[in-house]
Amino acid sequence: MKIESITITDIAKALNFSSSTVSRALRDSYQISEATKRIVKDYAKKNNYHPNLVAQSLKSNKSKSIGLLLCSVPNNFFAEVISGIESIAYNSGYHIIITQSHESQEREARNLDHLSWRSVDGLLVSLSSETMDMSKLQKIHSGGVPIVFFDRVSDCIKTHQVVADNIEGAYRLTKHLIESGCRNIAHITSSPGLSITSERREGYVKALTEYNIPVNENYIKYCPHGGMIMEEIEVVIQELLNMKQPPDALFTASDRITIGSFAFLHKKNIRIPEQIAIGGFCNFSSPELFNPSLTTIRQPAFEMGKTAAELLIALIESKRQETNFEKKILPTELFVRKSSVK
Amino acid sequence: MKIESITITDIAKALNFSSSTVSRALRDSYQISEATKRIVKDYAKKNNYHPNLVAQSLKSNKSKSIGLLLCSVPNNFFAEVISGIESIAYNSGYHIIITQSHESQEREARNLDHLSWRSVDGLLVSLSSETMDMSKLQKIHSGGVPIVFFDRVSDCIKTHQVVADNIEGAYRLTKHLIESGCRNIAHITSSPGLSITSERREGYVKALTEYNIPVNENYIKYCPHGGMIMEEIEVVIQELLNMKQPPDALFTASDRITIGSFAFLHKKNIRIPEQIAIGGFCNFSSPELFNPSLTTIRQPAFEMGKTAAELLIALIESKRQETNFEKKILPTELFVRKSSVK
DNA sequence: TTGAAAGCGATACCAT
DNA sequence: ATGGTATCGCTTTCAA
Repeated sequence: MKIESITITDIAKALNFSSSTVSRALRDSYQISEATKRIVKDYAKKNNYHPNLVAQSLKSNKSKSIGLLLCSVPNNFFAEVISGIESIAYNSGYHIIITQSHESQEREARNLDHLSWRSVDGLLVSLSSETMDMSKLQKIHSGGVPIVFFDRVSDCIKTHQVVADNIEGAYRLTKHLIESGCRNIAHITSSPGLSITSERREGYVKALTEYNIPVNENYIKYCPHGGMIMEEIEVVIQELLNMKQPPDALFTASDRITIGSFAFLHKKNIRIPEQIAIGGFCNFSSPELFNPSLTTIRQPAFEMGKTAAELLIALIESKRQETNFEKKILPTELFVRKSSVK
Repeated sequence: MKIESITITDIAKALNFSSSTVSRALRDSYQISEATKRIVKDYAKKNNYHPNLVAQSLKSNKSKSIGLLLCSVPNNFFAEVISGIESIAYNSGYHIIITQSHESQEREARNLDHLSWRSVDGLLVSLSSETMDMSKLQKIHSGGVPIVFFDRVSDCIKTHQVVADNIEGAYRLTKHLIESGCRNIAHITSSPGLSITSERREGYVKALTEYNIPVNENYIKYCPHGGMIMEEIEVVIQELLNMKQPPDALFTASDRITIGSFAFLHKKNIRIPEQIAIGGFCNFSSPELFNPSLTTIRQPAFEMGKTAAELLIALIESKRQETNFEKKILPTELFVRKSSVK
């Protein structure tokens, strides 16, 4: 830290070696005799030496840090992802620098700047719902910084992607709603531009189609801010309720939207599931405690964080340019509870 | 980042100045002519120069980073705290390095090591429930690293503390339970050593005493792991249920314990609040959606993070040694809902 | 097997 | 007002 920090030079002086020798001894260089190594290492350990990571970074142009770009920390899904990332990063000697976009493209861009000035070794990215312009990210990537996408991914950059099986999850939930007797299933989802939005929508459409239920575009509602703003959720639900044929079920596409919709139905004293059934993507820890217990599709968030971090660190540390990128698709889990069973 | 990064030396060469001049011009030194400043700054901006923070860190022995020591990220309370910290840090040019102790003292100690090797400028600390030994933290502190405690604090180190008004919150909730007709109020709480534990307990005792209800030590149950392990919650509740006079109410002392207890009562088909009322500290986002809606004391977690970060950054950047430390006590909010009203 | 010296990028002291 | 040079701590090439 500050006071009690011994440097290589200190050791060198104390033992009458050169700093190069000390450096090499500590890194177990083959050119150093065992005897010297022992002396140096013993002294280092006794005096609680630890390399100054900042100096190492400057020299090596590696910071052993990973930048993290996501929407919001106080969000069950992302908090779990972070925990997964941290578990891997910790073991590999990396630390993570977290930035939140709050679903704002502009903030995301500024965060990217900050991260690049910090000279992070790589980036884990989940895009904001506003993001249209990938040029900054592309520039950084082509500048040699490895990137791994998770959750909200983009094909504009050729790299690894880690996502949940959104299509399958959405498909299974929608199918469940249909089999539960619902026919007018609305879908409330995030910004249209996001990968998760189109994938979840695809699963929804697939299930409807399979059961010969026509897809009604008016039943698909987008929340441009991904549900960060409660009002946008309330507005679209109100629109649905005002329709001539209001939906008999809601399939909600994210943590915030699911909880927000559920809360709004509560507030409006709409009986769940009798009047409207509901189920959606949600990583809330205890949906079974809700009133009624809430049907959810759970994403393997911790796992997603772990996988993304592993892939990124591998990219960072690989000697040769990786060209064979993979899209990891992690399975989701459907938990059917009372909120969706008519 | 890597490729497109211009250095001061590059600018100096391009403009035929010395690097000292360029450095001074960029930092607006009074010794540099306006003309030169303009030339240098224009060139810097045009070529997208940004100082290499690693080099600055090495030189200045300041990393513009803050270490964060807490139990667990995927926990509503801490996630909100992190968000608060981030909001302040971001604006002040600091980044935060997050480490999780998972309530383990040993892991906490290793995290401290890692953070100190990273030469963080300061530390925001919420102790793990196991932590007895403060010597490492003390050493770091006396080594000159500013520390601010939040939530789970300790008086072993003289510094700022930011906490919720635990006594008052616990007092009001307990009082509410009493007024709601409960007489045998059990208290399920974290590890006995934690500051939050003794404070919340104090509020609980205060309310009981005020109503001439004897304090029954058997009604106070500790979870050494702070409820990280579901089993420890189940065990103590089962003990309570097995008593000759089982409690008619539970006052639970943390996010995890509150949710865990509620879930266990559910599982055991115990009617809430008729058989047992329940209420507790909890920063869950939607306790009103629970079945029944859950009475909670909410801590101003975001605010706590902000305040702690502000205090820490002030400490870091203050020239003179601070001696006048304060304990910020932030108000809590009691939300009475159905789970506690007999 | 070991040492001297250069260099990573920015800064500050000492000259001029 | 500007330039030369040493320094932060560590690594690495080149010499010996």
